[in-house]
Amino acid sequence: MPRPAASDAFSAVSEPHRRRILDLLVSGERSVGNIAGTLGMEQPQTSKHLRVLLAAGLVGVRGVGKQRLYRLNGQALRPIHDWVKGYEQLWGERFDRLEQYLKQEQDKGEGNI
Amino acid sequence: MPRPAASDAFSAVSEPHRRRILDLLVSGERSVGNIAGTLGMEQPQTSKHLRVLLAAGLVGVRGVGKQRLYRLNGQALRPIHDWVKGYEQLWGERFDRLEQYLKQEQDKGEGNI
DNA sequence: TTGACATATTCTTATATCGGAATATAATTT
DNA sequence: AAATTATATTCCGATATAAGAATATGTCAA
Repeated sequence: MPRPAASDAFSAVSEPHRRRILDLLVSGERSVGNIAGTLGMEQPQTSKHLRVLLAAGLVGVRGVGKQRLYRLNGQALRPIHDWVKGYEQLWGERFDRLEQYLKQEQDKGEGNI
Repeated sequence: MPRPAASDAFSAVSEPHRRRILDLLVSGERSVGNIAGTLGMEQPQTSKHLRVLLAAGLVGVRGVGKQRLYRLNGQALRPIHDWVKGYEQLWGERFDRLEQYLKQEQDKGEGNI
């Protein structure tokens, strides 16, 4: 059986539409209709994706008249950022001498495969 | 209907067990049995998760005797890294003056919500 | 060849997911 | 109080996912 319903950032962001929504919200608050229109999505699906993003804490909402304005909460992406940052050095990004040396030393002692 | 089976990095990495497997492989090549033992997982599930990681290009394999040694392929994490890096500034990381200024200017002109 | 280990696959079961269609709710306007 | 607009929810069908159990495959050793 699969794990319980995913309300974590990693799962929320695994869906391409939801990444596009977040990308859009970088420029500022937007209404559901605006998001749907801009991304060429249906309104109900947009609401549903927004609900997932909300549950994961990746967005916030604010009601203004009959509109609901969603805003990005970038903080919630930190777990992903921090996790993947640990792999950065594997393709040469921000690879200073000390780190490189430690990595090499570590690689030498690989008996317990 | 859901999208076709996920063989991309984002989806592959949305499963916690698979992230732990990748984390483990940072230290070097490991056999299936070693991975399963270290992480307290069953062998079949481990093989299955490894197959997903392989399909996403996140790991490589090499047969040595009756063992199969899996190794990390960090390159495949770049799409995730690059995507999430764009949000870094939202929590103050690497936030230089020019970027800050441009962001603020952009925020001012938000009429089309 | 038989046996032993190591790993992969298949089958089942329970659940989650996503899109589409229809409908419900909420806030505003007339 | 309607009618209108914006958004959310529900129901459906097709499919994906993950764990567990059982079994298959592959590789080496005796």
